[in-house]
Amino acid sequence: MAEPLSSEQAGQLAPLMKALADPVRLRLLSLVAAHADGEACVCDLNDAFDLSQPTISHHLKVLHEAGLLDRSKRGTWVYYRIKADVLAGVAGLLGGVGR
Amino acid sequence: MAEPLSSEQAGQLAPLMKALADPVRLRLLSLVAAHADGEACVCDLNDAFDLSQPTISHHLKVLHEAGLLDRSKRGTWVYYRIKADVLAGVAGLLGGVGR
DNA sequence: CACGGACATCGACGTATGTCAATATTGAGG
DNA sequence: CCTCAATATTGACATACGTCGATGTCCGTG
Repeated sequence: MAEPLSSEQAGQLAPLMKALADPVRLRLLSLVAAHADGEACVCDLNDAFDLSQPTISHHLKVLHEAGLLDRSKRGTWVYYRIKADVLAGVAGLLGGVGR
Repeated sequence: MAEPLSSEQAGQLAPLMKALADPVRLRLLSLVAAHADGEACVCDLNDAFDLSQPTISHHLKVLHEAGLLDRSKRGTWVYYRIKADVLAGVAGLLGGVGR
């Protein structure tokens, strides 16, 4: 019912959707979001999957480069934090398409 | 903050996100949704892109098989209708992850 | 400063994806 | 029936993706 997405809008939204279009990444994102302060250590995330450490690292990189996760290194550990506003923006745009 | 997605939830959500993770399909979906009755003829959609007819047909099939578009043939023409509830469900789940 | 642990990067592999030209299918009309 | 227009399917191609093992980098600690 709203205006159709412009070519540019679609071109900007698509990479975000692509980052979210993988079951492992969806779970990673929700695991980070579910952590008390919206922040999780990679060491915790690795154990939640039956996948190699490089694979998890790769997926985290994809989510980070898409702008969905913030990355901060503290000492030996790396923490990822969810960017809730970005995710909310995607959800909003998506919901807006259908209505 | 909510519970993290289960492996099954992620496995069900991911194919929907995958279907939405393409700029052409995002525009197709929004074009269909923007049509007066939430329904659009393929003939209209073809002209909106600089892509071959088979390519558009392919993308519509992906959206249809993902459960995001309904398909109905009337005479020579085929009409696709948006399943707004499904799209809203996806947007809702996504928004729920971040909060 | 050497070692060990946490995480990232690289290189390789099989598989999936987007695109097109060519062809098939379906239905309307003469 | 035969033909034409609208859409789908097929086959082929290049590229992108998910995964792993091996290796690199950074940092705290003895």
